Amino acid sequence: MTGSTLPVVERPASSNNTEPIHFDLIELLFFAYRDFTSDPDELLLHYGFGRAHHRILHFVTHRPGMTVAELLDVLRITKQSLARVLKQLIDTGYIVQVPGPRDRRQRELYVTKEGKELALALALPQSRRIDAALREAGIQDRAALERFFRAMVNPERRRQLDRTTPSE
Amino acid sequence: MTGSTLPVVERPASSNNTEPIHFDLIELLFFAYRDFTSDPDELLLHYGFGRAHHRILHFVTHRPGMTVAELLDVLRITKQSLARVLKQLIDTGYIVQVPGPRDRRQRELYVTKEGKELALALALPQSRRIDAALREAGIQDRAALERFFRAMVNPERRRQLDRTTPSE
DNA sequence: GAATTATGTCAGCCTTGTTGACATAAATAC
DNA sequence: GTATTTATGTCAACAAGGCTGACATAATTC
Repeated sequence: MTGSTLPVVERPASSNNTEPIHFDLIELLFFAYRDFTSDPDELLLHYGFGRAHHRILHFVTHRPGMTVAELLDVLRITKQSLARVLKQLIDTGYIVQVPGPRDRRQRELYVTKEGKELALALALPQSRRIDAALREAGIQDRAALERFFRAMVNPERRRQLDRTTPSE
Repeated sequence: MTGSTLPVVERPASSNNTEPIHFDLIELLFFAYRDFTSDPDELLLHYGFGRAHHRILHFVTHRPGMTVAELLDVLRITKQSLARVLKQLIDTGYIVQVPGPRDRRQRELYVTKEGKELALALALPQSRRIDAALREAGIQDRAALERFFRAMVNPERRRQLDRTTPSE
């Protein structure tokens, strides 16, 4: 409720109050992302899964053989948070673990046939929404949009954006 | 854990398996949105607030005088969820309520000077991130990006995107 | 052989969603 | 003018998915 150090914001640091703020894009991003995630959310409900399961399924699908540590690094959550959700995906047969060939302490993660199919089913409505939006907005330069999103990511994390596996 | 009706997804409905999926954009949107929200999150911490407070502050700032019901409709959460967070913003003096002039049951919401300043401070890093990304991606056509985001929103909700107040 | 590393797990807490039930005041209907 | 509906608030309980701290095990490395 009450914070410790309240940064005074009467005049935001290094703002001369004339800087134009992209309020419209900020708000649009909120609405767009909310609806974007609502499609798979509905499907996940049928499986008793949540958005957290979706993320894991996505990354394991597209970076097959990644270790638990690598997954933690990409998702930026604690191993306790991951374990709770990952365990369910393993127990229900969507993901399997195999001991690392070089380092047998590691657990390499792979999706099963079911896992791959579920990941695809979850991505489908999202992809179609993007596709429809691209056409509706009359965007020919898809690469520009890709560059924009990439540039929105913190520089130090951009290397994680490199696909280890071509997108299906 | 176990759902009731498991939609079989061996071959996703109305997919001929040749449809290209925008896996890369789906993933980029996840990373971009995560970093995009991390900027204000850090600032909010100092106030003992969370992302929920940010959303309320944003909408009340840009649609001053909106009622509780209107805010609920925009945020798409329950009044119990809203109440918990809104109450804190009122108690700490960032938002005030005034009885509706026509209908005195309604509570019109307004940000205080402090609320407006906080909303601006929260928006600033997000706006700068967008600005930097636009330049970095070499996007001249800002309007196209705006159209894209707008098109990503469910059609029936797009009327909520119309600003009642020019963006500051 | 000892220390470090990769992973798993237990217990408890927080935020922000949810549902259901009920209270109050003001507007509207009859 | 009483009855109903509406706008808002509030209590209680629950769920998902974050978090911290502590500890266990097996395998690797020093």
